[in-house]
Amino acid sequence: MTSVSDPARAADPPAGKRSRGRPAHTESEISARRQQIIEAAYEVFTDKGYHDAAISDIAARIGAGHGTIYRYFDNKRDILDHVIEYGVARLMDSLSIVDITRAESVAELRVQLTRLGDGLFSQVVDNDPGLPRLLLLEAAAIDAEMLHRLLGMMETAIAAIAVSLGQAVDRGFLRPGLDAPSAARALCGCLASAFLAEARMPGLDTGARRRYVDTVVSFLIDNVEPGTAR
Amino acid sequence: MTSVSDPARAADPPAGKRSRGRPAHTESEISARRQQIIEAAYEVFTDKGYHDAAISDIAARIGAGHGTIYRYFDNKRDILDHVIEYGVARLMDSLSIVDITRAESVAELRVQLTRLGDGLFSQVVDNDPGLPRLLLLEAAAIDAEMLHRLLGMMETAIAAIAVSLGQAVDRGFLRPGLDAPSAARALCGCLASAFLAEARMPGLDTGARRRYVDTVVSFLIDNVEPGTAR
Amino acid sequence: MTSVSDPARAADPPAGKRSRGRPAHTESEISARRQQIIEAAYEVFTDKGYHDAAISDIAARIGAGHGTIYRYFDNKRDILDHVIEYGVARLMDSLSIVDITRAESVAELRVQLTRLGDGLFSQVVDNDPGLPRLLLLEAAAIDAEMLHRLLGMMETAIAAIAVSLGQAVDRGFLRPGLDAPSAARALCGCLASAFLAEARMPGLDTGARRRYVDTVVSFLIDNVEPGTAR
Amino acid sequence: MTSVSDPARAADPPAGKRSRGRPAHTESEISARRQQIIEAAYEVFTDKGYHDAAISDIAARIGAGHGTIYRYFDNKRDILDHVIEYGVARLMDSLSIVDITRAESVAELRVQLTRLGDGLFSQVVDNDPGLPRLLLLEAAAIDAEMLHRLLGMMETAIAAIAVSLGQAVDRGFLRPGLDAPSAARALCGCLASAFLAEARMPGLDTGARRRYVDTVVSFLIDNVEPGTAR
DNA sequence: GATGAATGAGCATTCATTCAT
DNA sequence: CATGAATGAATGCTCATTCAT
Repeated sequence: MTSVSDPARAADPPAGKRSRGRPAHTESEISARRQQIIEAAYEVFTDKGYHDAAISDIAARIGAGHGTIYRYFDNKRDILDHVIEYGVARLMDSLSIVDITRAESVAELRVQLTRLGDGLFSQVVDNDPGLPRLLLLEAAAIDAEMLHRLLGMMETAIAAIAVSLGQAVDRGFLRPGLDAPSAARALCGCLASAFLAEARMPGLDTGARRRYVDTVVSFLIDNVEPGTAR
Repeated sequence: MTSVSDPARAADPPAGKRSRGRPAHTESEISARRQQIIEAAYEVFTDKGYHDAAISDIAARIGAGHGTIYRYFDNKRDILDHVIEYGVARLMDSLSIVDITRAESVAELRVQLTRLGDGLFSQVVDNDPGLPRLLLLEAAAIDAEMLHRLLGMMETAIAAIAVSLGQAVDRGFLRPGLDAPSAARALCGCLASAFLAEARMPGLDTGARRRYVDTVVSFLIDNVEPGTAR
Repeated sequence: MTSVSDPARAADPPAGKRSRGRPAHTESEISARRQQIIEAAYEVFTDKGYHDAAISDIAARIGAGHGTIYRYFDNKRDILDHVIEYGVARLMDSLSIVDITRAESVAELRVQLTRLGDGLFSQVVDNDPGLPRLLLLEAAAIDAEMLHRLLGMMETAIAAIAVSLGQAVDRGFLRPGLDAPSAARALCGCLASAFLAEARMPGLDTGARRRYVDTVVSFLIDNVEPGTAR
Repeated sequence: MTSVSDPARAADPPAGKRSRGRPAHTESEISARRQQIIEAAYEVFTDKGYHDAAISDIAARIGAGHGTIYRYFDNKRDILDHVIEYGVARLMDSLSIVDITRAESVAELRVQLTRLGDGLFSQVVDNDPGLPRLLLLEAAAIDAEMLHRLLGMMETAIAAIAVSLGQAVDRGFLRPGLDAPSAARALCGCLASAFLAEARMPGLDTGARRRYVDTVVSFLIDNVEPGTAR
């Protein structure tokens, strides 16, 4: 599963912001400051929402004057761009524990997919509950450009998953004729749906989670040729 | 599938706004004006997003002064409430073409679910593309109360679907042991996922839609006892 | 004590408002409606203050549409003018129970002044507590024109009182050399001061009122040639 | 006569507004700005009245943007609070020239009271004509809370004066049996009455002022046991 | 005459952004 | 570089006033 973040948007100051002449602070110090701001903004945006968050909230969180923020970012929207990127990277980290492509049997695939689902609940929903809310709810509503970017990343992710699923079909782990792109999209939808449910009712009982992951994994793996079941 | 909209929030003027004695305009005329504002707001919110939409934008769209809006609604947030309600009602209308509970065989269930999926694409995505964006993306980001309300409606819908799916299990149309609540939630996630995809790339080719609906329906119907496939 | 209200501002509609041709309502009916509005406005202004009172509050109080108000008065300020006039008339009524000029001895004068003071407390402060607040506090702050008008009325009243006091001096009921205009002005100030105190602490104990009235009356009557006391 | 202003409401920025860390501007500079705004608002409120004064009027008077005002005060009402406090402080300054409690004889008391009256005319009415109008007329009409606060300060002042007058009675400078609280209240009313007269007819002739002060002072000092005069 | 729907002037307030220090 | 004082565009909302019915 490859990164879906835009590598051009790394946490470096834009060229126009780089110090000319001998810098009083090293590049890495600047990067550290930028990262600090991004993480503060991540928390503020997650906490209050983008629109209700003030630049001064972010500045206060790192103990800096709010004018300082503008030395590292062009404007509020620019910060959001980097916060989203940071959030996506965190999400990717949480998902990286599993690589579906390594399954050597149907049973192994089921285990890995189940582990992926469980991991999302434990890593993301429990440890970082603001993350799905930020990515799924908050950011998409900012403006058309951001929506497009997020959906683009989702399409990239779906495409990557589709590749993995296609391989699983080829290896006979999933039924012949399964449309891998559709299955990948459906899988992503199931994940998002679970995130949203948790956003409203944090701490669904363990049994419900267990059944949900099993059901979704079963949809994928225990899917037979239409008309042949029952 | 029962309505998940709040019947108490009908498009009538609040009690305090109702004319005493002989009204210069009938109740229905007032309702018509309110409805006109709601629809204008629906378009403006869909177009620019709630935060970027100004009251005067809505007023301008119906060729009225912005003060007029406040004769029919308490404040901007109040308008949103009714716009959401209106959007949900539109969605319900689009979904009402199918009643899963009436299926008398697996084949019929497949036909009905497929028709539901196709209907969502044609009725909602094609005819009313702003609707999913409003309900799924825009509104949820307004504030915690609105998010809670929307997720609550979604849970209600999931619960209703779960009932229908449970009946299908009982009748043997779906595999024994299928967890109906999980399946219902997954189904909703798949729908939402498709909406989002369409929001970015309007007019996915017909084949992709066909395959997606078939794949999701197959997930549900052609799901066999874990371990028994292949 | 003559009226200090402006006789030109009677409760008749301005010429421009009078119906031409055969009136659907008689002049007296119109006058009655105007008076009804004035009294409603008196209550509303007294209750909420001029700025916080809405035309619709007044209309609602007489069960009429707020557009109706404008058939009888030019604008909100115009209503205030008449409300003030009405309030002054009420005040005059309350004061009319005593006529200082009729005193035939110092003792009688003392009785009459005391009765005047007691009457102000019982008639105005107790029965009509909004009146002093309206005239002393609310109205004077509206605009320069209203302030000027109110102060003008007060000067007229002071002048009238000064005449009475002058006669009392001439008759030997008050000390020779007493400056009647100054005494009249001081007397009015003492009254106003008491009104304000009551506005804050409604229901001062009876003893305090008794002592206050006696003290003020004594200031006037038991005032001797400077340097001769003690 | 002790101060009746609320010492807690000093002209310092609210705690939440104080700069953390090294301030770009010193506390005194911030105080200076606040004071500048208060004085500008004092003039604007005095000139146009609270309701007709716009924040931008105040800002314009100090040549600042209107947003600047909100860096120093929470809202318009907050400004008023400080303007009133400032006005009261000015009034107290004007009155502080005399201390009645130091009189050692009736003659001295008469001199001091006369000086107090003359001082009020010259210090307040002539030098600061807007002050009595602001405190007596404008502010009291803003809302119930402000009215209560002003009347409370007046009661405090009356109580303080009553103490002084009580001492004068004890020393035999005023007649035995004089009710000091009532006399104090009457005295304040006489002062207010004079202020109002001046508000309408600025520059009463010197003789009238002379006679008024003498008359009021005489009321107090040349007051004998009821029934003993003439 | 009576009504109340419609209107928009007017204003308090917020906050992203700039820039002098 | 860091700061925060200053700014004003932008907007939600109120309500006196008008006028078509």
